Amino acid sequence: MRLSRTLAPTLKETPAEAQIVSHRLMLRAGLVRQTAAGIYAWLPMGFRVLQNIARIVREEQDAVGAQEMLMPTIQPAELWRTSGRYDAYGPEMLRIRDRHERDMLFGPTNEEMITDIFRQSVKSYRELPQMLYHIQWKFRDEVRPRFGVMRGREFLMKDAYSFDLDYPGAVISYRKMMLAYMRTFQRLGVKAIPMEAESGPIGGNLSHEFIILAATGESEVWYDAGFERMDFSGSAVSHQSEADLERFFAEMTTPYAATDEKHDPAAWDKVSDQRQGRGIEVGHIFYFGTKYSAPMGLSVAGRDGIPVVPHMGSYGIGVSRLVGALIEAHHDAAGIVWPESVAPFRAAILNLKVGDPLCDRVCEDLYARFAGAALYDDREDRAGVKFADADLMGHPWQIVVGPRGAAAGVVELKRRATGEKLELPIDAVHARIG
RNA sequence: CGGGGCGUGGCGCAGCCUGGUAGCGCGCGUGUUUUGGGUACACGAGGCCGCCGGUUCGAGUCCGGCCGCCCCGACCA
Repeated sequence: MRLSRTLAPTLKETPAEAQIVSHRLMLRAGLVRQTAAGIYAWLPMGFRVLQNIARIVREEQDAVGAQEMLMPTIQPAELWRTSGRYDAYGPEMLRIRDRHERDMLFGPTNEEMITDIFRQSVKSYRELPQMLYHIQWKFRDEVRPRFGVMRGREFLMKDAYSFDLDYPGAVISYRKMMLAYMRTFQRLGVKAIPMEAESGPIGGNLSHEFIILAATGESEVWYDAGFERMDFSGSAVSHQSEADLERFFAEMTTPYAATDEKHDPAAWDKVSDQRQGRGIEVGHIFYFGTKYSAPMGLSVAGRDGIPVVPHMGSYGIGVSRLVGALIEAHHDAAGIVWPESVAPFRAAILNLKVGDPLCDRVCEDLYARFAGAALYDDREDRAGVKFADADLMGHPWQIVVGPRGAAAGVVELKRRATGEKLELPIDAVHARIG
């Protein structure tokens, strides 16, 4: 992408409405624009990040056997009356009416809908277990939206739903999801810790929230430093092995970890390697049994022909919230420092002298070599402007092409995360970081 | 929803108390200059002063109503 042809309106000054660092940086780096309180338009740079996060979430959901689908944003009120939540949900639910005066709503979540869909077509125990998910926009009419996309009214969320024949089966699904979550957050470049949670308005009794660590986080967290050393990548844990899952689950839930509400000073004293910090909730998983399946009449024929009411769970990840949360976890005074896995571009090519035949040629060659993975700053601006914008936008690498170096056949490579710089031959750049 | 604050060129703000036809910095355009960390100078474009109504010869400024946005708290992926 050529920056001169890209809608990436960077700002030197911070808009007055933005308070927290991620919100300021998202506005300044031109990732989003606010449309109304808690509602944002995603500009090209921000959208690329959002897509990258969604891609990783999707890959890890698929990896544990969840199936992707897509449910609508608008739902009929009728569906919510069958579970009793239409009246219970309160003003957070955006209620709308269509031209036929039918009550509709902009979905804040999809338990009713998925249960209804599942009920229509699944009739036998032979078809269970199943896990389904979608990545879709949700709306919750927060009284007070704030913190930019971290607490918006409209937000992109991955929500998954599991259906099992019984409690032991549901526990296995629950553990698979926990594994998928730990892998997801690890790939997103953040430390995440599962903490036991209240099950809240959705109900149930097996529930964890996933908190990622960030100095500017919203809540205080206490945890065992052992969490920092865990590695979920690779094949150490197989989602197809119940024994693996059980061991994994024990590893996740045994060491101490708690937020303010559940912090227990007595238990905390017994932790040998204590860590205290701040965190942001980015995911939440629940087991809620037959809370929806029973009242909504979902049942399948069991092995003996007798109807069985499936046990369900639901599992959310705040995809759009993660964009803000990742910035909270990864930034410095100059701007965003994207983890490599989600950065809008792997590298920015900075042409310090647009119009100079040699610089132009070197940049064009490099740009072609990166085949879409690099952002080319071809604007006719001063070097300082380009350095500042590249730092602000946070691409992992900056490839600096100036007349002096180009004449000598070298460019400067700067690593955004550390600030370290090195000169290397033009031909070596792509091999080094491509 | 309780408490507080703010709406003035794209962004950040002054002007409002003490009405007289809108200003500063950044950004934008043109030219010169500069040429590896937001260069300097000159010229220029750009504003139903959130909306509606009222007071007045005259309203960005005073009065009333409405709308929008932000902050603290209670609440949440």
